[in-house]
Amino acid sequence: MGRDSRDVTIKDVAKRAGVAISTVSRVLNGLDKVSEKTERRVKAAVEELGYVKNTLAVSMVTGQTKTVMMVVPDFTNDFNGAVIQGAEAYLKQQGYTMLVFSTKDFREEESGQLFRRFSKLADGMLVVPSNPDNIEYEKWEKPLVLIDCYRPKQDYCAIEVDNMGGAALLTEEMIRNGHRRIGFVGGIPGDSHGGRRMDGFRRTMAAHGIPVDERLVIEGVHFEHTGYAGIRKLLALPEEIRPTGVIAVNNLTCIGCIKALSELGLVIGEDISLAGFDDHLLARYSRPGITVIDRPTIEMGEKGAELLTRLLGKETEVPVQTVMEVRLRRRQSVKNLREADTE
Amino acid sequence: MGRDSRDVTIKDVAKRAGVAISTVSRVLNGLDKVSEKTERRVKAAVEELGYVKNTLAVSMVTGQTKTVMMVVPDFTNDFNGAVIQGAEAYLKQQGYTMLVFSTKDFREEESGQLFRRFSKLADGMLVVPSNPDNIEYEKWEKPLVLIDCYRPKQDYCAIEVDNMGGAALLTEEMIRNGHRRIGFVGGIPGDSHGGRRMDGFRRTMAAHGIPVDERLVIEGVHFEHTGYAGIRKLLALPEEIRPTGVIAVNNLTCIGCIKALSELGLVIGEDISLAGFDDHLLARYSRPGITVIDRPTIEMGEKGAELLTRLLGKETEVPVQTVMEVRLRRRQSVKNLREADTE
DNA sequence: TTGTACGCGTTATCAA
DNA sequence: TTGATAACGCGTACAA
Repeated sequence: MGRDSRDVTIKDVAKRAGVAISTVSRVLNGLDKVSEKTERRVKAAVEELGYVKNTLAVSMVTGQTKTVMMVVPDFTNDFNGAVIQGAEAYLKQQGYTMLVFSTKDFREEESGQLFRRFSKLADGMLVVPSNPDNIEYEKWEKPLVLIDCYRPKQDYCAIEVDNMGGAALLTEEMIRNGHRRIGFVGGIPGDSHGGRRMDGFRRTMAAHGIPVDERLVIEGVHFEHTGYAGIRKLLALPEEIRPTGVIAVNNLTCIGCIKALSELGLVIGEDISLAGFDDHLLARYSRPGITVIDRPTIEMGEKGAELLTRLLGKETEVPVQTVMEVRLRRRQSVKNLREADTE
Repeated sequence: MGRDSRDVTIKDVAKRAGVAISTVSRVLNGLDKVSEKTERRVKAAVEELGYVKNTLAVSMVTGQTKTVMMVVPDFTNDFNGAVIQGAEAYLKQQGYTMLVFSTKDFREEESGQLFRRFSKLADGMLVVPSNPDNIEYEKWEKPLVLIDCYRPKQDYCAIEVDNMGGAALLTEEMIRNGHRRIGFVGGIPGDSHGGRRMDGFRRTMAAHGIPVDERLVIEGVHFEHTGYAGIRKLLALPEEIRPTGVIAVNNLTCIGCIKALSELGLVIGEDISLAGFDDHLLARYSRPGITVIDRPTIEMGEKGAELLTRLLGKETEVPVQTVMEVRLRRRQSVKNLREADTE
């Protein structure tokens, strides 16, 4: 029960070194003054016995764990993977251990329960909320930073991405290349990400005086199927209505579009133009490359980790809202219709 | 220090309910017999105060955590992501919490230190070793299951994949389609995965009486660059030597090959044939689709989790070695040269 | 400079 | 059926 015979405790070290446990503790934590002689003796004993601090016991008395919990909605998404990587690198450098947990298929109550459990296991938390959000981070009463999230309440520290601006860049790119009948696949009005991207699209169209044909806007969840079915629906429209270019609301819907076009034997950037969000494998390496909005994934993780460590360091001047800029990766999936006209 | 004023302990509950803490503990754990009356009183107090068990303290005395630690080399790899997902689903169902940790850029000593730290935080461990391996799981003295790993020592429980068989399937596929000058890109002889895949390739060639031209075997680490540079090297060979088909040792090298071919304007499955390992996004959705060996990722995670829980349940009859079969996903990246001949 | 003793929140043992 | 109390391993105020 509890104690394994192999486990070496501070007591064993003390006995071996012939000192009191408090002395061992002092040496281990580098506090107070300890004579060099005893310090050597203690260190030797630690080495010989292979002593390792019991983190549990330390946290028990100090209330600190030097551990950060990161919560993501899903591990099979390279966006999350990159954010995790960025956060981990930063935290490791700051002496923290980062543990990752996924809330895939979680019910809200479960997450609340879990967060209260975790509150003893970690000093702070980094959360990439799912969409729609199924986790109750209000149950967490320690420092918390939300990543890729619009600040839900005044007192939460959140890092967001300029989704509206990204959609605007994509729409501009289409318009600049002569497109006017532009489709938009995926997204739910009012939704934090998809909704804002839709808004960016609509506003940019309006700014250029181009009316949005509602038949070309296919709402839906951010999954592959939405893109797959959506673009097929658009292609089935009469030619004079059919869009010349389509914007996919996120990586999965974009992949769905590519899949559908591939099956139909249509050439992207030729028969139809396509643009989307997130610089995934297919966007980068399929032919033609897909013009996309690239979010600064690694940097978002790093930034979140930085803000969290500042919070953990009891810093007060931490920005509650941080907006990260996106970048347009221009490739060959958007055909230049102006050139084509002059041919 | 340590205690947060908001934290409610078992003592507070006991006081509120007017009973001893041992009684509260009994109610909470459903042990021994407790009168219904006191049980109600205790439960009411728990509810009113919003009491939550301190996991740390429990682990402190029981030595159990009901938590499993999973260690992966990298979060930005969909293979790992899928394995994690499989393991997590299984463990969650079994009442365990799974926390994931990555050893990216770790030095061996660091990992040893960390594992000893973790030994107090988790009951068991699931490890997907990196390649080459930079972690010292020998420092872990509790139940451990290795995933996608050839059993390093007799007493480790390991789940492996039939890499040699996979390479054989790919080679057969090439030969069946009339290829004889087949290139192999990536892999280091003797390496656990790449080495075995190379072996599978060589043996299959031998079994068909086709000599392997060593100029067509490009050794190298399992990264994108190896594939990129490797296939360019092969294409630079005189036409009579140049391979008609190439097998890439893993997903990254395959992606490197695709990138290089794309840049050179060569059409896969037409100008040159390509096949690889792992059913990634590009293999599935680029045109043409790439013929690959698909490893049962989710199932590997589940199987690993299953074995671990059996180990944790003190079961003795747990298979130390489990081989999972792979599957050939036949697509259009391997050209049929026989048909071409008759044209 | 070093040692003693208490407390962190819980479980488990024993006595009542 | 319940209560008191000794662990679990460590940090730290206080005494020596």
